Amino acid sequence: MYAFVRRLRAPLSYPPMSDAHPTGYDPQAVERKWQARWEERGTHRVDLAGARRPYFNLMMFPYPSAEGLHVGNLYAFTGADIFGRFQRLRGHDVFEPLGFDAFGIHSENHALKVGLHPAELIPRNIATFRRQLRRAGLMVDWRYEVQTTDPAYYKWTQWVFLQLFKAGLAVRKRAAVNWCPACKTVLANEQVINGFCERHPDTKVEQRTLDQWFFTITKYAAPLLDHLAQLDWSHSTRTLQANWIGRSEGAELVFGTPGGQRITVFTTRPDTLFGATYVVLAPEHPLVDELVTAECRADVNAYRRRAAATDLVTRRVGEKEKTGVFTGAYARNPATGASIPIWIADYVLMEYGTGAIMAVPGHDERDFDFATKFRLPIVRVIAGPGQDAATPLPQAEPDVPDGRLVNSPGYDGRPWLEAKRAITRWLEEKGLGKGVVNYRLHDWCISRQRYWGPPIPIIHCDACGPVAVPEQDLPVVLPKLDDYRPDDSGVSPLARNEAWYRVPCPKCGKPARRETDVSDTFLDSAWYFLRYPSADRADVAFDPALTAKWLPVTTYIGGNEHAVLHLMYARFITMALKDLGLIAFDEPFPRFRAHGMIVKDGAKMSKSRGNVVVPDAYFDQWGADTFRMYLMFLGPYQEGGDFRDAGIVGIRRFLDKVWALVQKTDAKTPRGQGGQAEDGGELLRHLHRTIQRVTADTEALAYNTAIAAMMEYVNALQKGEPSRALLEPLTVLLAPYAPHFAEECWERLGHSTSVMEAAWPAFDPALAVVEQVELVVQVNGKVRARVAMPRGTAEADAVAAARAEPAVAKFTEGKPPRKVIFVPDRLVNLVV
RNA sequence: GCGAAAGUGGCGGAACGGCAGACGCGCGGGCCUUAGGAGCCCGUGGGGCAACCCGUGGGGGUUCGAAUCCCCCCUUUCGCACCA
Repeated sequence: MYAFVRRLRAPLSYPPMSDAHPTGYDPQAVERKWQARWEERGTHRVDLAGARRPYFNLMMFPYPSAEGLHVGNLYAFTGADIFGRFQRLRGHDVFEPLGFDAFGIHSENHALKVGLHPAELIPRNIATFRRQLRRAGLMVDWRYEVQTTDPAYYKWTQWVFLQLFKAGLAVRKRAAVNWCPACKTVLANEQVINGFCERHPDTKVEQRTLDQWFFTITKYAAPLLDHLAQLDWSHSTRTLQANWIGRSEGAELVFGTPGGQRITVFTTRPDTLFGATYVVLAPEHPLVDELVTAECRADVNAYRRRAAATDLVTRRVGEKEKTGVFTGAYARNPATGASIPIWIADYVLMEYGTGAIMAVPGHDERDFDFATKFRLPIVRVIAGPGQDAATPLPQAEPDVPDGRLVNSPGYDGRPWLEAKRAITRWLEEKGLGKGVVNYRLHDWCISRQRYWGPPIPIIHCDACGPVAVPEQDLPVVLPKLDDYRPDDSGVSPLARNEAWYRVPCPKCGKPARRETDVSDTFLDSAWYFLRYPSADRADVAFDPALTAKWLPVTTYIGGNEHAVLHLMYARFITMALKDLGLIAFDEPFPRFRAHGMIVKDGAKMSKSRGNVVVPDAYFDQWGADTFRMYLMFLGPYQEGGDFRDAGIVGIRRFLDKVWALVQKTDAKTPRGQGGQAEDGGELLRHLHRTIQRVTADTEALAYNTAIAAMMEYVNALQKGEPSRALLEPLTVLLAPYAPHFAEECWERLGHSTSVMEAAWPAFDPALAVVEQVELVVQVNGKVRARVAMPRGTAEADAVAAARAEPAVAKFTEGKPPRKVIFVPDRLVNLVV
């Protein structure tokens, strides 16, 4: 019966400790003991004001969901914590704070679903998270915890908004927005996935036009892009941001009309101007009304209505079949002087460039499709080698290698790149164009027509317009509403609470109303790193002296899923605050590393997929230390991987071996005699090699290979005779990875202070090298033998030894080699 | 379509242009045991009795030497996607 029960538990089970080892490493007891000690001794506290070598080790704070922490979160925090502990052991004063990002639609939707008010639900979720995080053994100084939902925090989020508002960086714009009928709120473009809501994969997003608050992040597009080159960031993250900002260089050219209108188009290819056979305006373009002729008006209006009804997203990513209608009007091509038709089509987007294009069907695929469908003329203006002005164009040729202009009087024969500059200059002189740079980045819409967020601190007055809430009146507290459900009126639930929103205007005192929208969650997290060192301060958002001392963040570790939103918004806010003179630096994260993602069976963990793995059972079964190390051993930290629990026992065996070595040594060798290793030879050399490897690998976040190096060393120790001198440095190397375990070993080795007070061991380069090397002997590049030689053997000796090998002689047949390649201490290659 | 990254044993993964498969799991054999489910030892890419031969997605190339560098192709993951 008992045996049967055990077999059922087999995949996760590990036999009772007493059975495994007489010495018995009991992770639960060790972890309980050290967590209590850390608390009591304040081991993880840092003296912010007195620190001599400040190191701000930042990790992305969690968004506490109801399910609690999953192994993906834990993976992120463990990797960052190892790095922080490593830096501390290397002598830095490491500040490793953590907090909770708990406003927003996720939380609110969940609260609605379970029928509990977010103000009650969120604290519970946070409590669960905090408990799990503490159990993981993170070196967090919880005195500086922040919660974005705390009025003491969001008071300053509102303050940040006001600083931007006063600087003219927060503006109100009427804009078409993505509307999710299920969330009943607007979504950022980034929250729309292929036309569907990121939270409701079955709900198509629609278009609505609302007055919204925007941060004009586009004003910072150039520095946001340009600084990237100087930042020490994971390559992938940098690339994602650069693509998102999407700089493109081109020109704005003016196409005049007989009616005197000037249509400005944006193009990256002014060199193809002679091939522009028609002009296309976005359906929303302001000139459409003026241009359209009486005969065409009905068709044009019908088309515009249809375009307006289609949601933004379908219009962008829906079927690519081109549609459009002729306006009846014509414009003059400034190069050819030809009169060309003006169309409207929804493939031209109002929000990019000027909302108007010159169509060059010969050299642009979209224009080609359109021209083909509507039988508009297609002209070749670029020809490559072997082509000429008359070579047919069965399809668009956007990139013609070594192309030169044709059908372009005055420019024929010129290489296209040169012509691009020449034509732009020519039109500039005529006042019909100028070179411009465009960005794909859009302004950041921060309005949310929802409840669970910080109210935007603005009061609308009929006489004064939008007025900032005076700073001394902050925070604008989010009132506790029993009915906080969104409705499809397009306004926030706060707008149903008249007692709350009716206030006098701070400027003129007349009756006015509060802004009832709340701000985007990304605003909460766009400045939280500034708050941490001052988290205990009620008088300022961030203390100038502490900020100067601790910021910018020394190292930021987080997920690439935030590469374009959170990281860009945080950079923008930082630049804005710098320009306002509130901080002295313009980049918050000079060094950023993206960790990989932990997936389950190849899919991202999510509740909807039902593949979320929670750490609790693993903590119970194996202990936090084993689980931490196991996650890190799964593969390269910066690549992530698929979670499976087969193999976790390998880590446990490793810790058991170390435990046994510590017991054995402590019983045998006298305390206080760390000094000379008993084996001054190979084991000591192995130790120094291990220190070298673990140091380099930990620094590089190559945790999997650092663990492998420690395993190799422990395997070697097991075969030899352990001593304090051989074990104490190992314990310190292990401390970032298995902190509770290392503390216990450290204590058992006779220390009364925390292992975190120890110094990271140094290695002697002379000892870290192997003195007896195995030289590979190749004949014609094929390995034929290996010879053991002392390190530093000269070429002549090595070659002689190599040739003496029978396996080598056989292939050289005794003839002298034609050529010898010698790589010191590595290989000899004889070419015969 | 564009951009980025990656394809290595049964599995996760190692490998400054220089011994492919470190380390771990799993598996096989042995020791110890009443027992093995713990521990310890040995073995473990494929083929061959052997000498050896073949092996890092596929095909070319550079090199004395390529998993690694270059070109083409295939596959996977991620991001963007009518951005003029």
